[in-house]
Amino acid sequence: MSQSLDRALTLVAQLATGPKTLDELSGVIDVHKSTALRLLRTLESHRFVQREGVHHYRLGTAMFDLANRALEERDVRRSAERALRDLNARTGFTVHLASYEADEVIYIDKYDSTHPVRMYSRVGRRAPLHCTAVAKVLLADLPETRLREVVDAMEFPKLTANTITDPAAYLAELELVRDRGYAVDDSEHEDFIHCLAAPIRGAGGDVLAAVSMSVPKVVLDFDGLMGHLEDLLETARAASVECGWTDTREGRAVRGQD
Amino acid sequence: MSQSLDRALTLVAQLATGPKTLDELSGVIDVHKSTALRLLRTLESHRFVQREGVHHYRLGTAMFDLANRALEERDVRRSAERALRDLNARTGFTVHLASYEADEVIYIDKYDSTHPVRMYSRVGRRAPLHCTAVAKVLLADLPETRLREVVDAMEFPKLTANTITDPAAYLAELELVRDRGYAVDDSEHEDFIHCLAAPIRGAGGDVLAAVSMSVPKVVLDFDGLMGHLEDLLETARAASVECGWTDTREGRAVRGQD
DNA sequence: CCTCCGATTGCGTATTTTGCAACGCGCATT
DNA sequence: AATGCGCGTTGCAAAATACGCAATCGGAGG
Repeated sequence: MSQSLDRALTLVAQLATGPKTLDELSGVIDVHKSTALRLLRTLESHRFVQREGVHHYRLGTAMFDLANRALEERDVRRSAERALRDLNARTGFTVHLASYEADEVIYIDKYDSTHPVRMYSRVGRRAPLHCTAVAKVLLADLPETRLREVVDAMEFPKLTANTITDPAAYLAELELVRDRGYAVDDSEHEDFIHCLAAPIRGAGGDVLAAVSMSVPKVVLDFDGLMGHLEDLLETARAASVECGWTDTREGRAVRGQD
Repeated sequence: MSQSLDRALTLVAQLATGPKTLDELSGVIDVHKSTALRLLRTLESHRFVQREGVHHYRLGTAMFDLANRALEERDVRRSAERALRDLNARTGFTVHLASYEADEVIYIDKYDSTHPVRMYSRVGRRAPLHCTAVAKVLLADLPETRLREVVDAMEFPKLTANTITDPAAYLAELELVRDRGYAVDDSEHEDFIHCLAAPIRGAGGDVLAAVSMSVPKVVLDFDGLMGHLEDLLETARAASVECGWTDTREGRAVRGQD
């Protein structure tokens, strides 16, 4: 809709992969160097990019500033912090906080494992919908019709032997998640990692975010992982309370309508 | 230089303070609603903003994604991670990693305190130059002429009773920092907090970043803080080694030219 | 000292963006 | 239930703005 802005944002995205020269950048958006230069200058004046040496541009500090400021604004993140940190400290495993927005699941917080073998992830990163425990938890709470649309639009690339590759099977899995109140990723995303996730609920009873715990299989087998289920659920409950959730609701709040 | 881009970036910065309506946003950049709408749509297509409800816009997930991806690119951050995490785990105090770029000192990493009383900070935030320990460490390494320019352009707002408000005194302080190999913020920024900072050096021996440790005065008095100096210096040394620094240099590397 | 390569700038053109005004839509009010 | 109001949205024509070009500048290397 706005050409110059569109081009500028493309440049910024490009810079996220590392510093680039003016020529490289003008090549990416296919414009004259002078045009790219002017865009970069404007970006620079807002501290979105900065020069590195004379020939290179890279992302500026405003990106970090704005992103982290906005991240702090998220109420769930702040409210869940304590519970998540405790879980991480207690178990030593990687703990993630993820949220569903604009048709994608993104990690909004992360407490890294103290173990040498770690899952690769990053705050701001999108989680695959079909093979992560957090996505299952978040999608399970979507209204029936919305869920259909999302699942219809989903891809199911087979990433490991256990990856669910069939929409019907996935919907059945979500059903299970809804009933149980937690989700599992039994090495469906990465061969050597399995995860557990549980919903964090707000005052209205609906799911605001998901907490997950990721453990390398070499550290803990599946039964060992499940041994931490209560701990995870307790963490999710504590975080939910911080978010205004009250246990004593009309029965449909925590464990479905049974 | 580029009007529409300039306006769009202003919008983004505005959104970092929280969700806004179309009217509020068009007011900020003083254009017609339709103009703001078109900019927002472009930003939305790049996932820089997203709609919240029908009447509100807020920062989108691309911001988090790009910012954190770029943050991971920083070698110092990755290299220093282990040492910083250890220090944080060992002491329980807030540990910061800060870097000097484009004439400002920004926090590029943070390990939060486990104590209830905590310093407010945020990754991406700019640290004041005249009253923080990290800034002192980073500025102390600047070449003489560059340093002059920076200090001449600096402001010295008095934030506490101990804040250094005089450029000459500040330069003398930096001299001290250079000699000692560490910097102190003795409640110069906030009344109830004091900090220690030390430089992290790279292969060339020059300062890449600064580690700091921030402690509430109610938890530890000044002598108590200084009791952790060796621990902090050891952390900085470990991080430096990870960054390619080698102890056995020409003598000027770690403790000045004595 | 000269040459070459990339960054930078001034300028005229026309593409792009802008403001306007009309329209549509949902919500609240009576 | 009907009406009005506020806000987001769209089509259009004017013109401001961003664009590409080509000339210039400035620094690094021979």
